[in-house]
Amino acid sequence: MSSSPESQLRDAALRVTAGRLAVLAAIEEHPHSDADTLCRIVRAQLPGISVQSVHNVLHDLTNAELLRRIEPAGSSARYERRLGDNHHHVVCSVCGTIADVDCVHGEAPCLTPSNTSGFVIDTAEITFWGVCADCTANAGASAISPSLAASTNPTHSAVATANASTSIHHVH
Amino acid sequence: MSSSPESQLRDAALRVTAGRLAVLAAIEEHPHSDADTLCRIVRAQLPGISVQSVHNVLHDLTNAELLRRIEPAGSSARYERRLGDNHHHVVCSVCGTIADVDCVHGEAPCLTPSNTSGFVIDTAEITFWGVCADCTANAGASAISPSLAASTNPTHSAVATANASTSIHHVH
DNA sequence: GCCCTTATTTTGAGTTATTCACGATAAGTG
DNA sequence: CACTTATCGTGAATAACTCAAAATAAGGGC
Repeated sequence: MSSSPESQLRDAALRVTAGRLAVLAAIEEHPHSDADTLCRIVRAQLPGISVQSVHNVLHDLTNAELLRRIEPAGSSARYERRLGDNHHHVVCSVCGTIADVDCVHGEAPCLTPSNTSGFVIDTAEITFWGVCADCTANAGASAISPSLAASTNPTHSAVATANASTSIHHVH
Repeated sequence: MSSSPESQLRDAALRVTAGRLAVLAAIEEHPHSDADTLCRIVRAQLPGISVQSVHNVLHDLTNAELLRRIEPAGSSARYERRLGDNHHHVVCSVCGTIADVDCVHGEAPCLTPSNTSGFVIDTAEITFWGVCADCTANAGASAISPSLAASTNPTHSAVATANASTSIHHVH
């Protein structure tokens, strides 16, 4: 099942090109990277590749379901190899680092909303927000997300978001 | 507790201005709107308000926790009045419309990830993806999100994302 | 009510992360 | 090997904001 990148591309009716292989390899090694980072990594092997080509590749591979695109609030799009498993993500609200969360307890009930306003629901996506080990060690920086991208702007009121409680809050 | 917009602003140490009141009112009437839409609504009352002012206001009110900012993949930021309750969102993958989901069953266990990679977890956020009633009625359009913004580009392979299964899939 | 301090707003430019177009190039097919 | 057409590169365009600094206007004090 886990065939070579080449055959995965062929199976998806995509041509096998150096760029695509390099991008796939880069994501394999550095999961959850954004397009810019991937471009820099790929250029180590393929110096001439353009930023747009990387975007094209990411777009095509995402469409072909060889990659999954994740877009946490406050960051640019990140990519990961699509594994068939069920996993979610934890995003560091300080530095934006993303890690996989294998699964959650009580999974099935989680995905049963009580009131769907007439929507036909297809998928459920869970994102955890927290602080990664490195940032916990360094302490004291400013949050990048749940909604407020570190107001460094002196003109606008900056409300401290510091209190990192240990208990998990349900996000409204 | 549900005091007037004026006193909510004052309590947050923010000055009461026409722009802020208008934005609050607009969001009250049109929840889950983006900055651009809100700007257009507000201009019905306050023709001269600038786009940047609307952004300022949204930023300040979000910081003050009078608003909540939500950023579903594939859309620009949306805003809603912050109600103290626990609710999540359903996003229509065709038109981007957002609706509230009051709560999910088995809430507490959902928020207990099995493996946090050293993160200190703070909050959990659940987003459901599906098709809204209107789009279900109209049928056949192309998906705007989980990751693929309707590739209308003829150059790039467009894989059909159509199959709207009725069962809920866990999103990897 | 008027003055003063300073939070907001406006104006205008700058950024970031992408997408669009299209000629040049190179996979894969016969 | 020739040929068709998917892919790449170049360059421009866009969306959605953010940043900066001068102009304006809340709200407190007199």
